[in-house]
Parts: sequence; C-alpha cells; structure tokens
Amino acid sequence: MRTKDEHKKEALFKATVKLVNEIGFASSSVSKIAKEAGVSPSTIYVFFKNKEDLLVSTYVEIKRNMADAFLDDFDERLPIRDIIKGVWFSMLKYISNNLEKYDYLEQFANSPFGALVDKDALEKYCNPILNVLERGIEQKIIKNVNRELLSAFMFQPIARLANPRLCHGQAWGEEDIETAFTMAWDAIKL
Amino acid sequence: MRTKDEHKKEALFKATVKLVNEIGFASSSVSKIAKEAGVSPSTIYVFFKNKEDLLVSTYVEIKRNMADAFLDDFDERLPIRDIIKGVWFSMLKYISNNLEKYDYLEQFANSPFGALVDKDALEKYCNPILNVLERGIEQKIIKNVNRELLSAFMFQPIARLANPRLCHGQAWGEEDIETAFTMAWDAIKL
Amino acid sequence: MRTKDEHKKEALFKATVKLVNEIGFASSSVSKIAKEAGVSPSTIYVFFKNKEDLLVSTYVEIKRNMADAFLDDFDERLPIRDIIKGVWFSMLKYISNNLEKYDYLEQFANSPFGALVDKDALEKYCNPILNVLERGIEQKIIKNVNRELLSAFMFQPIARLANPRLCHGQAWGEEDIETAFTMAWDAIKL
Amino acid sequence: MRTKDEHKKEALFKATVKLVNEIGFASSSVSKIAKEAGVSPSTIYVFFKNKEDLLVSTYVEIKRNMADAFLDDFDERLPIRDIIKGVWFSMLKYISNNLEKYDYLEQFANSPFGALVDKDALEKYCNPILNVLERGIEQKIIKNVNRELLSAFMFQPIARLANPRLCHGQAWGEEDIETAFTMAWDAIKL
DNA sequence: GATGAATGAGTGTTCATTCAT
DNA sequence: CATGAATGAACACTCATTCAT
Repeated sequence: MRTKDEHKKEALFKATVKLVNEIGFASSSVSKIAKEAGVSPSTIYVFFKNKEDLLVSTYVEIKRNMADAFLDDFDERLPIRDIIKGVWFSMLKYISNNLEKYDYLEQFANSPFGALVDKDALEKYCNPILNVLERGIEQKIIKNVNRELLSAFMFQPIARLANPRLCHGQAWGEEDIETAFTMAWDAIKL
Repeated sequence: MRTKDEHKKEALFKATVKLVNEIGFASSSVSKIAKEAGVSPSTIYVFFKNKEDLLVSTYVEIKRNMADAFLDDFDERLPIRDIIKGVWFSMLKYISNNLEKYDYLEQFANSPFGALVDKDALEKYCNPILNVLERGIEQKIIKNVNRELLSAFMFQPIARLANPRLCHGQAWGEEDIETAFTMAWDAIKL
Repeated sequence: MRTKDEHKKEALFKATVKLVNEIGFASSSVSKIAKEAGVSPSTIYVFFKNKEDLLVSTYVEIKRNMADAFLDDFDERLPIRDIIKGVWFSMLKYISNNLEKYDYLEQFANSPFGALVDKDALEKYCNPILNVLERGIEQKIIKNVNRELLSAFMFQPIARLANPRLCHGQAWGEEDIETAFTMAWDAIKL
Repeated sequence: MRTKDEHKKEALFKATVKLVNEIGFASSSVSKIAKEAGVSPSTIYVFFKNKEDLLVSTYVEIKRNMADAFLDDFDERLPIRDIIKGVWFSMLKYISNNLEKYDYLEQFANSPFGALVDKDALEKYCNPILNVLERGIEQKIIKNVNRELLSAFMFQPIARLANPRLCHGQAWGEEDIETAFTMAWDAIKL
C-alpha cells in the first residue's frame, strides 16, 4: 500500500485558512479547498471524516500553534508586570505575523461551528497566564475582580488592534504598542 | 399599497437575523429566509437586488438602529466622564437586550461581506462620541494617544462581555458593570 | 406565476419505469431519470419530496392503475368460477400488455423501498376479489384453507407466466392460457 | 497458503448476502461489503474481477447450494407423487431456513444482473426433477401441458409462501404445508 | 497475497435566481 | 405587487476501481 502523505494534510490546512480569508467561511466549499490544496475533493475524506472535521481540525491546529507561540518566552521568575507584558507582546506579534490564521479563528468562532469545539480543553493552554494573574491579585498588584473582566481588558483590545478589517490597515509602531500595553495595564492594575 | 410592503421588508430583516443566529451565515439560504418571513423566495427580489443586498441591508439597518440607541440619552452638557459612562452603559444595555442583532453583526463583520459596507458612512454615527473624547484630550482628562487605541480599550471589551459565546453565559450584575467601566476609564484616563 | 405542468409529472413516472426496466433499480439515479424525462434534476424536487418519494409514488400510481384494470369487467352476478376466470384473464392480459410496469413493481417490491408502502391501503383494492373467494368457500365450491394459500395458487403462477425473464420469452397462446386457468382452478376448487 | 484465501472468499459471500438483505442491492457498495467481511476493499479484487463478478458469483454459489439441498433425499424409486412431495418439502424447508439467501436470489433475479447468469447451466441442476415430471406425464398421472406451466404451479407458490415480505410473517404449521402440497398436486395431476 | 492511499466520475440534494402569470 | 414553477450550477459526499508497497 501507498503511505499516507502528511504533506497533503498540511496543504489542506493551509488551503482552508487561505480560502476562508479570501472568500469567507460561507463560500469555502470542499471542492474549492481541494482545488486550492491541489488534491482531489475525495482525498479530503481520506484525511478528515467530513467538512466539519476539516474545519474544526484546522481550528484546533491553529489554536495549539498559537498557544505555543504565546508562551514562547514565558518566564515565571520575572516580575508579574514583565511576564504579562511579555505575553502581551507575544500575542500582538503572533497575530500581526499570522493575520490569516487569526482571521480564520475569528470567522470560525463566529459561526455555528464555534459551538462544536471543546472550549475547556483549549483553555488549559492559557492556564499559565491565568495563574500569573492570580498571583498578581494575591500580591495586591492587580484588581481583584471577576477574571473574565481581566481577560476582556487585557486581551480583547489586541484583537481589534491586530485586525486590519477593524483598524483599516493602521500600522502600529513600537511606541504605539508600548502605549497600548500601558493602557491595558492601567485597566487591570490596582 | 405601501403599508403591506414595509411589513414584508421588516419581516425579512427579522427572519434574516433570526436564521443567521440559529443556523449561521453559511446555511441561511434565500428560500429558508423567505419561508421564515412567510413570503415567497421571489418576493425577496422585489425588495432587494439579490441575496447580498438583503444581507448588507440587514446589517446597515441594525447599525443604524444601534447607533440611535447608543446616543439615546446623550447629554453634551454633563461632565466628560459622565457622558462616556452614559454611552458605555447604553452600549452594554443595548447589546444585552439585542443579542440576536449583535450576533448578526459579528457574523456579518467576520465575513467577506463586511468589506462591502461603506464604513465611513457608518462611522459618522459615532462622531458625537469621538468629539467628546477629543474634548477630554484637550482638557488633559484623557490620554493623548492614537484614537484607535482609545476606542479599542473603551469599547472592544464590551463586545467580549456581551457575547455569551465568549463568556459562557456569565450574567453580569450591576456591580460588575460598574467595575468594568472603572477599568475602561482607568485605561484611557490620563 | 407559472402553472404547474402535470405533463412533467407524468413524464417522470414514465421515465422512472422505463429506466428501472433498462438498467435496474440500483442504477436508476435521479439525474438519469431527469434526463430520460427531459427535465432538469432539480425539477424532480418540485414534484417530489426526494428520490424515495418519486419511487414510491411511481409504485402506488402503477398499483392503482393495475387494480382498476383487474376489476374492469368485474361482474358480481356471474357464477363464481366465471368471475374468477374473468379476473384471472384480466390480470394476465394487463401484465402482458404492461410488462414494463409489472417489472417495476417486482423490482420495487424486492428492494428495501418495498417496506415503505402502506400495504393494507393497497390491499383494499383487492377486496372485491377476496369477497368472491369467501362466497365460494361458503358455497363449498372452493377449498376452505388459509386465504394466503388461495392467493398463492391462484395468482402467483401468473407472475411467472407473464415474466419473460423467467419464461425466456415464451409466448402464450389462447389454449395455454385456458389450460393454465384450469390448473389454477383445480388447485383451489373443492 | 490456501486456507486463508478461502476463508476470505467465504466471508465475502456471507457479507454480500447479509448486506443486500439489510440495505438492499442499490446501497451495497464494495467498501461496505469489504468492511462487513473484515477485509480491505482492494482485497475483493484479488478474488473477483469486479463488483459484478462478486454479485454474480454469490448468486451462483447460492443456487448451487440450493440445488444440492433440494435433491438431498431424492429417491427415484419412490412413487412419483412421493418423489415430488419430497422435493417440494425440501424446497420449502430450505427456503424457510435460509431466508437471507433466498432474499438475495430474489433481489438479484429482479435486477439487470439477472440477465448475466447462464440460466441453462443452472437449470441442469433441476433435470432430475423435470425427468420425474416427464415420467409422470408418460404414466398419465400428470397433465400433459407446457412444462413451464407445471413448474409455475408446482414451485412458484412456494416463493410466495416462503417470502415473509409477501406473507407478512405468517408462520406455516405442518398442516398448512400438507394442504399447500395437496393444492399444488391438484393443479398438476391429471 | 493483501492492503491503505488516492481519485475521477457520479450520487442525491439545495442553491440563488429568473420567468410567466 | 407578489407568486410558485423551473433550472443550471454548485453542494457535501460516496462510488468502484487502481496503484504502490
């Protein structure tokens, strides 16, 4: 028997992300994705159970990839503000350098497929960051408020800043980013 | 016969929003929308040029409706912080009470259709708010930074807090909202 | 609006029967049937809910048609043997003249679709014949045995005689048919 | 290694019959049959030229098996009526005990595949029975009519009685079967 | 001998849209 | 104005079969 070609799976992930960016979730059909990936539509069903499986797998793949990047130079021994600043910059950098992937996440989450993923399983990737926030609260550095609020003010604005659709192609300089982090920190610091 | 027309158009807007919420953008076909609205599929083409026109019109309709609500009890003569707090609470209230419409906006914006709307035309609804921010900057109450940053930290977190998909059904009490606004204000205030 | 074209429904029935005869139940696809009927595949879904509905409707249509033919010159006042002989000849004649339809019935019945039809509803067409058999039993003309046995020996052989697949194209003369009925009658008569 | 082969071929016959019974001719795909038999789809092409060959071979296999059973306790020296009664009971018994196989035969015969089998080759299995009928005719015990008529009245009703689809699950007692044979004999006896 | 990878052709069905009324 | 009839194009998916191993 022939051996399974993992390049094809990779190509399918790539094609899916690219197409969803170009023509949107709704219009990204199986056959278009196949053509973009340079395989036959039926080949997709060798690697994935069905279209849903392809889309969800692509999502999970990106999420895992992203979580790795966020925690890349994560160093627990630094002062709390510095740790968070590190993560914050990692996020902005990753998103800026992977706009296609980020856009896929957004479109995926804002679709009925979003409900299909095991959120809790994915959230455990964020635990190291959440733990740092907890420590900050204990040390009276960070406001002791609902954790969702902390996340919302720390990380949500990044989504906007990184999204060229929302910020009409505004390019952010080093200075702006520094300023932005200061604002995020002002929001959550005690 | 004018009245009948407008009823049908209204019904089509409603049906579109409802369906997109229930089954998503991709699965919301013209005929399903027509059936939900209680009209024939071809009737849609009496009111709209095509499917795209229907979706975009629905979007614009909601945007206009929303902007009205945001500026409902807008009073320029109040202190700046109070004005902004008023708008901020209006937004959260509107979104909480109109989750279906809000969800439609999200799905629409995160799709290639988003690019079809005249953003500038819509943004002029926000001018009164932006003007208040300008005054705050002049009066050294608000940080003099890129305006996108101000918007991002003022309003982006609301999107997260109001979105039950992202905050798994967390219900926000009066206190939480008060806290959240404090954080937003901390972020932008000088 | 355009008015529904009943000719097309008729053409679809005809095409279905013809194709099932030529290439069999298993190979008769929706698109082939559409092409044979000279309509678009999607037009089928204007007249029928789905493929199953088309096949079942075709079956029921033939059954009704057939029952009418069987009872065509049914005359209750004749002697019992003559009534049955009349029906018997009608059946053989109808089947011989409508081999395509008969073949469709056989293929349909010998398929999982067969289970989908409301058998009892169809059997009521046969009630007049069954009633005659009952009278024959009361009058001690016909054997008083399980009714299924009577049907099996009266009518089942017809299926074989009329089926050219089973009788390799044997053509039946007047005499043969007369003989065959005698045999059927010998089987059930007391 | 011969043994392994034949196990797989046997398993494929079994799987084919089972699947055709459960989901019908049309839906019984090569890959489903392979899965049911516990082999790879491509393995089928080791044993059979193609799908058609598999289906036809299964048919012939059953036919051979069945003919053996029919002539199991065939004893030429008995009186003619007893010989025929013996065969008749063997048929009914075999069919009742092998409904799956019988159902396969029916579905197969009522399909264009039916035309592909060499009928004459199969019919030679029936020669011993036909010879008995000839002797019965010579001895003026059996009606001297077209041989097809004799077969039709002798054996066709069995198909009906044994087919639970046609006789809605009617269970036949010893007495009923005795009666049924009497009717068959009445039909053909002089 | 036996297999899983791979595919072009085909499946049943729904799509957005037009047309005649 | 409003509609149901009608369709070509597309949909997600499965098919029988071949091929490299």
